[in-house]
Amino acid sequence: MPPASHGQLTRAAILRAASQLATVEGLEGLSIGQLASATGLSKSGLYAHFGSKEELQLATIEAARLIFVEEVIRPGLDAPRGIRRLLATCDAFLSHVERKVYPGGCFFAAAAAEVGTRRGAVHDAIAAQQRRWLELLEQQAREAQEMGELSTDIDPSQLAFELESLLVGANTTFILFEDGNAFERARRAIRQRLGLVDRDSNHHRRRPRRLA
Amino acid sequence: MPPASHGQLTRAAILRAASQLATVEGLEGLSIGQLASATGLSKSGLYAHFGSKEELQLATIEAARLIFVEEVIRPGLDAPRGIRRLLATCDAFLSHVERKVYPGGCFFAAAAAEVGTRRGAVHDAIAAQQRRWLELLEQQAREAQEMGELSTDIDPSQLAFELESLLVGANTTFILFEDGNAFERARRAIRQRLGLVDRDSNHHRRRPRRLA
DNA sequence: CCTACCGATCGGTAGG
DNA sequence: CCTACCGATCGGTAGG
Repeated sequence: MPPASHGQLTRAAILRAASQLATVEGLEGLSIGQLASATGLSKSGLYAHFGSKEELQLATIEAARLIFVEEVIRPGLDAPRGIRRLLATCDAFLSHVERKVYPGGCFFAAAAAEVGTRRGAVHDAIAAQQRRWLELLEQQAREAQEMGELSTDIDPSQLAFELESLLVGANTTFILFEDGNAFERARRAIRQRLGLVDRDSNHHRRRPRRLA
Repeated sequence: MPPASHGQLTRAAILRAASQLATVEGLEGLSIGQLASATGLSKSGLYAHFGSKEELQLATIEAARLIFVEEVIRPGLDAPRGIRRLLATCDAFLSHVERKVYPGGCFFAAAAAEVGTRRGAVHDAIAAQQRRWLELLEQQAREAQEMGELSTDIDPSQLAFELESLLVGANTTFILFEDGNAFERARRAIRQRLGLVDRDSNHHRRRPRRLA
């Protein structure tokens, strides 16, 4: 890579601030004036980087996607393929919410709730990212099945929906109530759903599954 | 009850429109001017009913709470106490989203995602409602346990978190993708979690639970 | 990247 | 409930 120019660094700093502001104010509530004073630039300085608010929103979503890859996807890929990777991905998601990478929790959870009813490029970008994320969980579940670490009775697509619901449920609970117990709740539910612990307690299970 | 005055009817009509608009624009994005043209009143006409935007937001939340009781809580109470009531409550939630009582799905799911990071009366009203809803699910789970219809290995508070996560997950998926399959996914996950179906398929279960 | 500006809309008020 | 208005902020542009 060539060294980043001053303009590129400024742009990166703007988008970092924008993605953080967006989890608090929303992608629509994020205003150019607010972002200008948060970055120390003038409004028209921002327009030198982004021609319109929608372009800024789309660039912010792309920046948030890269952060999501670094914070959630990559830690998952550091774990060995199979059930460990699926678990590591879920744990990395919870961890990045818990560590307050964004003040408003998961960027995409906030965005999905906000733009669901709208139409246009911003909605489509959020929906596409959400779809890719569900497909990643689904794919990791399939790999775990192929390795014999996850029951083939489980429908990977159904499982991805359930895992994502629990992850976002923990995110919302944590942000709304400042209740860190939500993460433990989600982790427990996920491990149970993957067949990694006994059902609700240490009793009554026929064949406890263990990692190799 | 005395007959509703004209002012009361107007107020009710305003709040109905406001709660619908809020699921699309957000509680903050809901503007007085927008609401004025949606109801055919002038802006100052609205200020005759609500002294400030925050008062309007709080009144809108209260109106949405009453609708939630009618649409979700009451259908649940029509079912007999126990596991049927818990299931009926969950199904009523999914049904009211599916029937698009609000254009943006569940009012409180949208509001919780929006106001989580804010401080003040609006945040507190949404958090209080969310807490009551979780306690209702928890209480219905406890009743099901007392009647021997739900395993006492299950922690009612943990279960309430999981059910709420699945319900909101279906809501968000439906709104974002216009994917009606989300409801079937949530229903399947909920029935499995309650021990009402075999684990992931029709095989391998020791003691299938059935309704009396 | 800046200053200076545009029309539109925001929440809210005066006065009736 | 209305008209008429307030200052502030919105997204965006002209011109440099």
